[in-house]
Amino acid sequence: MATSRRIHSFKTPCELCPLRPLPHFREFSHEELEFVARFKRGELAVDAGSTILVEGAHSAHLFTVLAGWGFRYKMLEDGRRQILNYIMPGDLIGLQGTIAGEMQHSVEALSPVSLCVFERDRLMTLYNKHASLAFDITWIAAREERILDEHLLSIGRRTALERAAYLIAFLYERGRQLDLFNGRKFIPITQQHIADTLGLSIVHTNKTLKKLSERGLLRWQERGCEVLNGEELMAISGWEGLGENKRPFI
Amino acid sequence: MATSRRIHSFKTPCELCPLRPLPHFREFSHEELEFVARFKRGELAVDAGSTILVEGAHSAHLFTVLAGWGFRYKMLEDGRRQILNYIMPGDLIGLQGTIAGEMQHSVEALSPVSLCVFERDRLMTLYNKHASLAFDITWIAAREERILDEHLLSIGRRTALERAAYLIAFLYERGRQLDLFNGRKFIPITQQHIADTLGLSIVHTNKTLKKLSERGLLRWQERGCEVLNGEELMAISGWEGLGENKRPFI
DNA sequence: CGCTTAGTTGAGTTCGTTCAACGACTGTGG
DNA sequence: CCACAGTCGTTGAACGAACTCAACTAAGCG
Repeated sequence: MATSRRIHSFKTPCELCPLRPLPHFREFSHEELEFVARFKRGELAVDAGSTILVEGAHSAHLFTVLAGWGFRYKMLEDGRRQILNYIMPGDLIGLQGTIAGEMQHSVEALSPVSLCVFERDRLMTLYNKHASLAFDITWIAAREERILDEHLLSIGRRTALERAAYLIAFLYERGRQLDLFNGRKFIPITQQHIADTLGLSIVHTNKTLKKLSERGLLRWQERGCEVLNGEELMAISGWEGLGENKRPFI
Repeated sequence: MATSRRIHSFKTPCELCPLRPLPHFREFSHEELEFVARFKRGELAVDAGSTILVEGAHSAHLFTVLAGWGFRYKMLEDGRRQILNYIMPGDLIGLQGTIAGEMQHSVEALSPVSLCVFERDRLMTLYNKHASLAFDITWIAAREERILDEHLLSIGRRTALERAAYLIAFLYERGRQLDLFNGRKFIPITQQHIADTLGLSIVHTNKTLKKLSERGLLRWQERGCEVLNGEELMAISGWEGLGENKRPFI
């Protein structure tokens, strides 16, 4: 596993942040933007497959995903892995380290990922000086909680077919909100990732996905999943969607 | 289902809050305490089995559990239920309604529950005036996230026996932290609740729990579970515990 | 060209489900 | 006070979903 990371002192100026113009995100005041620009310490670029954060580590940093796909996961001692959620542009990672001291999960890149780096020590300053941004961080944490609730419902109570349909529909909706698809609706994950998210074996996952692809809802190619019919996947899963309007990020 | 709720204008003064003296909670400054006292609008007392919040509702309130046990859950249209987590004294409920407009899950009481009632509208004041309390709310949300991560790992990757052992150990540890057991280590849940938490059928849950009780680790009686050996349950599940030191609450 | 990774498929086994029935206990109304 | 219904826990039997094992194909890369 070639873990390569390049830390740039170079910073994309927050004023030119490629995420802010997206209709999915809320607008920020000049003041807020200025504060965040000073809060940001640099950028981190990471290859596909490399580990961004590792369980048990004490990281002095918080990150916001600027570009790319990744996932959070936990492992049991014997190697069983559970993927908890996926990270995409705008997502904040490392917040849990703030409350628990050490990370309780690992984070890995699915594609090349670039991250904005913040110093955890300065988080209290944000709370002191910018209540609106403090509220945003709570908002982001509560949103993650909401997504985990839905995943829990999925793994606990949906059938294998429903679960698979839900997961693909979920990733598709998130990618769509972020305008990540340029024509081809492509999600850069393997069936092993799907299996480790759904709590199924790789073999059974494969057979389940086959049923979905036979119905013409998706297609596997080039180490990833192409979504052909997101609406039908949602219908199969019985999932209502994220139902979000505008969303903050740091 | 007799849903009875009594709203008291009567308030336990925050200065006399029965939770604050517990070693499990962090200490608060006089200023913080004063603000929370004004933030609190009243108390709500609810019977065992009654619904505190219902999915889809728009509630103008936030609650902190003052006493009692309960649980959060989501349901699928055909009635399948997934319990997401349990609520106990010190837990904040209803925060998700702040970000999503409507509740995304329901909350039900397992025992008589009493709650401190806050007005959601005044939450922003808290963020503006008391950064430390604002940070606490984020802390609480991040803690919930951490617990959900562990539940997800459990349902997704642990065996039925490990799952059951984990859940009982988890509830036991939380109860112990809060000093809820006076001699008898009793958790007021039915096997149906266990089943709906673990994503198992009631029948298989019963057979799995039997194995644990045959090993002398727990005992069922009077509509609940008596924990006989929490350490061994933790060992079976491979769970490391919550590993918390001091914790805030509102 | 061999090595690795990802996806596919079949066969047999295990785990967990559904169906069904029953006992213990609680609360309620006649 | 008893009859009755309702909830909760328990158990056996049969079935089905998901797992493991194993072998194979296709593609990518040094």
